This record gives sequence, C-alpha cells and structure tokens, in this order.
Amino acid sequence: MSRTISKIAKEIGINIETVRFYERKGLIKQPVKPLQGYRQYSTETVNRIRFIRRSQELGFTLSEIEGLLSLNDSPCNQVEELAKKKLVAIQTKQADLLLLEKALLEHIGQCQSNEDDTCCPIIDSLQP
Amino acid sequence: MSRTISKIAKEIGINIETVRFYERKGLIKQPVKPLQGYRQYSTETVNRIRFIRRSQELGFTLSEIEGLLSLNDSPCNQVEELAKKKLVAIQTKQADLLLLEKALLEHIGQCQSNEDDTCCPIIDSLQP
DNA sequence: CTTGACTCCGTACCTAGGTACATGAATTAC
DNA sequence: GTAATTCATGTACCTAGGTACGGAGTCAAG
Repeated sequence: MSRTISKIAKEIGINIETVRFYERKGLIKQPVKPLQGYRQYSTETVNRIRFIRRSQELGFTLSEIEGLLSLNDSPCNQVEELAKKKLVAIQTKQADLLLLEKALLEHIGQCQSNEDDTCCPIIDSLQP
Repeated sequence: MSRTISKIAKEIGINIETVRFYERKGLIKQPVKPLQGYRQYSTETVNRIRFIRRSQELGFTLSEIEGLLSLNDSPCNQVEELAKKKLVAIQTKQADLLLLEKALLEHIGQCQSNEDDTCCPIIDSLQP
C-alpha cells in the first residue's frame, strides 16, 4: 500500500527511472526505506518533483533548479543573494518573451488582414 | 575578405562548428560558395543565427525554433495556426515566470525583514 | 507457500545540442 | 612563390537529461 515509487511516478506523470535519476543527482533525497522494504514517498517529495518539472519547462537546467531548491531548503540570510540573481534572470526572460509575443501577435494580425503573401519578419523581434 | 564563417562566428560569439551544425540541421541554408571559394554569409543569416540563440535562451528547442523560423519564411496564411499555438505556449510560460518572480520577491522581502531562519517555500509557487 | 507484480541497484544505452579533430584544398601575408 | 591561415567535409567525441535492462530481493493474493 501507499506511495511507492511507481505510484508517485504515475501521479506526476513521469518515468520511475526519472525519479531514481533525480535521487542520484541529489535533487530529491531518497526516503529511508523501512529496513528491507520499499521506499515510501512523502507529499513533499512529490511537490518537489513537480517543481523540478515545471522549472524545466521554464528553461532552467537541473543545476539551476538545484539552486532554486536550495532557496527553499536553507535559511533566508544565506541565500538572499542567489534569489536576487535568479530574479534578474527571470525578469530578463520575461522581457524577451514579451517581445516574441508582440511579434507573434503582429504576425497573426497581419495574417488576418492581408490577402497577399507578405509577412512581418519574426526574426527581427529578437534582434539586439 | 568579407564574411567568412569564422568572421560571423566571432561576430555572433559562437563556435564555427556550431554554424556548421545549424547548416546540417537545416536551420540556416549554407550559402552557395562561389565556385572553388569560401562561403560568404549574409547579414540575414547572421540575424537568423542570433534569433536561434536568443530563442534557445527562452527555452525553445531547435525543432521548435525551426517552427518559429518557418513563420518568417512562409506566406502568412499557411502559418497563422502555428503562430497562435506558439503564442499560447509563450503566454503560459510568461504566467509561470510571473509566479516564480513573485515567489522570489516574497522570499527576498522576508529575508530582509526576518531575523530568524524561517523561509517562504518557493516550491509552492509553481504547484498546480 | 507459491506465483506474479513490484522494487532495488548497477550499468548500459539513447537523444539533443554541440565540439573537436584530421585531411586536403583555397587564401592571405610576406 | 612559398609559408602560414583559414575553410570544407567527414567523422568521432562530449555533456545533459533521461530511459532501458538484468538479476536479485520483497510484497500481497490466492
């Protein structure tokens, strides 16, 4: 019964092997298994893994995510600096996505109003 | 003279081999070389590569970027649908980054006002 | 108490995105 | 015109992030 590795893997929608992989990498601590038994996973671990997956979608690497997770684990005063750096990185990313969004909206707008084959160049949207 | 592969690689700040890699992948077309000479690269190609790099930073894979580039190359009416899909993806990403930004700001705020070791859990910020 | 499903662990293998040669040919610098 | 760079092409190798697999242990249903 209860939360074995395959249960949480299914719950989260990832491979069992991926859970083990994250354990090996130290991103999640592997739960102490009750002497000769199977490991039991806590809700906390499940949330941690979900956070990892979502962060990956946002374009963070596993080692960056390690940094983000440490913000959660360590006392504030030790990690304020890191938090600020991450913040800047995130804000930059947001600004860039906004540019791309604008370009796409423009593109779609032109698509709908144009009868000919001209296009607004999306490439220009991200030029420095 | 003029824009050979090493010139543009340096200009963009990437490896020569990476340029060749993108050519092999079809992300940029390799310029016809003038009968027994070195290939000359256009500004257009340079901009295209810059776009590729910036998009990667935003978390797109090369094959997604291929899709974005096709928006630039093809007539509007063929790609409006694709543009809309990308737009939704980008907007989702923006929303998630906003959540994370908020969590980080909160974290920093708490760091500055707290003297004890408590922390606001960043992990919660991205839970569904 | 046996059988079938699940787990543990180690190791091997896979894809994406590059990066690094080696060889020979073309170019540029002197 | 010859030496030193740079290029073209092909192939090999590398890291990140997983995924698969084989053999042995464990649990739970009948």
